[in-house]
Amino acid sequence: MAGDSAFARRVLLIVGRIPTGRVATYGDVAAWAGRPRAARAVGNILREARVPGLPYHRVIAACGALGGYGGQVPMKRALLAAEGLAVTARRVLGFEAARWRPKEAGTKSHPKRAAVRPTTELTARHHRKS
DNA sequence: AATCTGACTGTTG
DNA sequence: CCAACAGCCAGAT
Repeated sequence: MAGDSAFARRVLLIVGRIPTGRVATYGDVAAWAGRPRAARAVGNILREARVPGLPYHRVIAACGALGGYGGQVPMKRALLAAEGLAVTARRVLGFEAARWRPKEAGTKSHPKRAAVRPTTELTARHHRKS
């Protein structure tokens, strides 16, 4: 299963470091894990991963698109909105401002937060079987 | 070792 | 903005 390779472990480690209210794209995670073009592989790893507590919902697709969430995208959207992010049906608005970079984790960079207002208060309470 | 799959992405139309 | 395509990658068969 996924999660055994060094790459997969690095991916999960990085995901776990994404702060609340911040997001990262699959491509970002792939790059930080050492494989800039492995965004797709990252998606596969997150889908297979079964680590309680890991903020998988903070990993979105490029351009702020929501990406997937094991068939439970509505929940992913709700979780992000709950963290103060403005989210539409398919994307995170102003995600660039909420985009997290590991560089600021090592340094004491400014704690800037998303310059967006959580005007959305979707209802998102359904699901689907997997 | 070969082939298929998909929580991706950038380019085209 | 959306759909179709074509690269790209690690995992599973």
